[in-house]
Amino acid sequence: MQPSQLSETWLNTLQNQGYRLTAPLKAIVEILAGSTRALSPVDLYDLGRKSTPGMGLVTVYRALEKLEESGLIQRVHQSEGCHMFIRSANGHEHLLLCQSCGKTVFFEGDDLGDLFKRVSEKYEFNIQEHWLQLYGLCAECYLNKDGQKKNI
Amino acid sequence: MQPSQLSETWLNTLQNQGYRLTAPLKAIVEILAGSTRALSPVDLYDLGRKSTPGMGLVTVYRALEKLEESGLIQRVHQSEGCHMFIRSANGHEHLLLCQSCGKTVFFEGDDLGDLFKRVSEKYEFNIQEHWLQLYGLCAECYLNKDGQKKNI
DNA sequence: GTAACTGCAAACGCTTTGCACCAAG
DNA sequence: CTTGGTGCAAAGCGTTTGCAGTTAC
Repeated sequence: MQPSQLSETWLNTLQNQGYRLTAPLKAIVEILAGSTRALSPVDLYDLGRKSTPGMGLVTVYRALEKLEESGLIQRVHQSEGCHMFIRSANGHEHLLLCQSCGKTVFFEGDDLGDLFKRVSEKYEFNIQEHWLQLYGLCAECYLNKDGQKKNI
Repeated sequence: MQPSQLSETWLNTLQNQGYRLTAPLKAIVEILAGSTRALSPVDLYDLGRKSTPGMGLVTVYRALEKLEESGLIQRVHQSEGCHMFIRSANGHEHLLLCQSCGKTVFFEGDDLGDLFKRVSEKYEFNIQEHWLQLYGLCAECYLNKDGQKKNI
């Protein structure tokens, strides 16, 4: 799906949930639906103010709440903190993150069923959720390894 | 390894790193090395003050910093927040958490190599770290499913 | 028209820092 | 004796809340 299509879909979803489509919300949806990197509230505030200058940081937090509650975005957990957001995984997708430039890719991790079965039997747990993330360096950052982080 | 043995090992490690073995640090090590549940700084403060009454919350934070830096404990990430700590995984262990009572178990998840290989080739990423957690209900909580959470 | 949303300012809670005193080595 | 650790109080920072005005529907 193209980013613009995706943001249309998100806006429809939000509207169907009873939320009003305001300028700040549209700006934030546009950014998040089109981003291949996880973004923090302040990132969204800075980017959002380019198209919607008066927007406040509080509005970003409130939009993130709606988007997360509607299942459209998810929090990204990293060792340095858990303050970043990206579109939600579909189905059995999992996140792969570049530790240098922040690029993210979703991959299919479909073959964990056996592991779950073994673990749930061995430890007598009813497994309800799982969570897999991979961290590494993307091709570009691996080749240009120079110790300095790139900007978004 | 028995909990008391484990805390001896941790204290040796910490001493070898140049840290001094003080009463509050010993108390915190004892608690964390013996716990099968993830604990928050305030949990540690409350538990620690039973054996070391004057201990301050700041000291807990400073001890956690040392323990995390030494690789003895790790942060536990959950949807509600990432403020809990537990002993570090050894080798290829991963965490399995009960969403009701908070009990945690480490399991071996050794067969992810193939997945990493496929993903790293397909997306041209050099994978350096991975992270897998399972969430569910332990046998006891699953049987007593009554909607209410139990205390530690 | 009315309820949800907005931006601002203030409050909040968790975590870190500055400091004078204390104790491990 | 030295220097890292301690508890306290205050500061810091990301996030949430209260509120009066605004806007989507």
